[in-house]
Amino acid sequence: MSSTLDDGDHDGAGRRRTTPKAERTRTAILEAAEQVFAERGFEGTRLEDVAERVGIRRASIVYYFRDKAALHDAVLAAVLGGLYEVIEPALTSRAPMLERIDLAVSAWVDYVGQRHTFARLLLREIADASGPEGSAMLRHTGPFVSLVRRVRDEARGKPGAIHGAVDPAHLASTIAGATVFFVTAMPKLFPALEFDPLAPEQLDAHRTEVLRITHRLLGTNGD
Amino acid sequence: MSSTLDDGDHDGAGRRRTTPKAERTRTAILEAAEQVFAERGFEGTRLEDVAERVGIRRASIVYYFRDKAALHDAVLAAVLGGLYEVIEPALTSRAPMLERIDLAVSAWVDYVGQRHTFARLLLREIADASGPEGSAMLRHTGPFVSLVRRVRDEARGKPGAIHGAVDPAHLASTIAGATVFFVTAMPKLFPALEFDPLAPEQLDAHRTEVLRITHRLLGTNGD
DNA sequence: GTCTATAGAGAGATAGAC
DNA sequence: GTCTATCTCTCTATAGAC
Repeated sequence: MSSTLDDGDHDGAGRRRTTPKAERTRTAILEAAEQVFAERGFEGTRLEDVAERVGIRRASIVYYFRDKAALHDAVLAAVLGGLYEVIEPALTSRAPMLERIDLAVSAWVDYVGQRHTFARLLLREIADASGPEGSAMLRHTGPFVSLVRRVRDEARGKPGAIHGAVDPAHLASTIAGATVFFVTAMPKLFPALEFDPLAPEQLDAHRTEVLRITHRLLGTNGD
Repeated sequence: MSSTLDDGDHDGAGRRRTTPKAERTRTAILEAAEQVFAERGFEGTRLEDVAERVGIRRASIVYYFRDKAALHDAVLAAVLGGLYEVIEPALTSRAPMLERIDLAVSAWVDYVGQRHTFARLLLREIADASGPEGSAMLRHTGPFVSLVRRVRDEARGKPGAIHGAVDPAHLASTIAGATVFFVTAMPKLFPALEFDPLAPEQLDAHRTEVLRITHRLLGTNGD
């Protein structure tokens, strides 16, 4: 989950980190940037807006993050790192494989429900990913890919726990797409419904549906 | 599906349209813009790039489209209009309701598979839609909303064809998210797989899965 | 660490020739 | 219809004071 870009701490190598105040400022910048990048996207974001939310001047951001790209990269690292931290324990627990997958799916839905910026950041990154210069996000997906690979290989060793033989990537993209669209698209495409997907009961209902879909795709009968 | 922005044809009211050549240029601009907006997003798109693909100069674009926003709006109108044209006949055919839904879902998958720009344009619009100034796309979703409402009301009259009582909007967003992510995210998140979701057999498999999910959400038993 | 001031690039829009 | 030339604005990044 580490960045390939210098994401701040410009004072050279392993010196004593920074003052608590600086650390707070840095965190505040990251949180503000997370909001703005989610709302406007990378190109649409002005560092001015980020600075304004923090209550500092634009130039001060550069003290912590080399440039706009480094700031963006740090935001993605934080957001995807947070996801990894809830997915990894679910998938590597010592429960039966199907149960682990349920745990991971449930953790996924919770994460999207809690970190409100995540869904939109993800939408934007996926859209950008096919561009000529790829996407910044791809620098942070490595851990997920190897995690999935590791778990899949382990599952192969054991006798037929999963007989649907669905590509894990296919499963993941379907679940991801369904949840992300549920959270972002619903309230906007049908504003008249005044539907709030982030309300606990809606999120619970969605989790249940997504688990059903998961079992379906895995070839598990019934729900 | 008409635009609220002036989308070209600046020569006043109902005069004789334009020369065939002008019409070709206009179409070429529209197609090039569709590509670039999909790749880079609205903010990231430079009219220079669009002009270059068409083989004209940037200023010439303005002859057909008042400004960048009008061009973007015209692209969305074309793309969403194309979708409406395949969804509408499916949903309003005289077949049983469940069959109509299957037809619509199938048409949806085909459309996403054929119009390669669509998935990414949609991702970007959904992401923008929650932003402060909303999304340009929302100006073009009216017909879909009223179509769905009309069909739903008709279904209510008839005796229990659908007993799952799933919110059509929820169903739509789940299907949409699953397909769009399948097409866009898979090849990028797992580039090592060299997976091509647009290959006919992959698309067929996806259609089948999506139909299963649809029946699941509608409360139809089995597949 | 945070600021002011400014340099410099980029891109959209406009005017007007052909 | 399409072009060249230019205007103007916005935003990033830098320099340097405090």
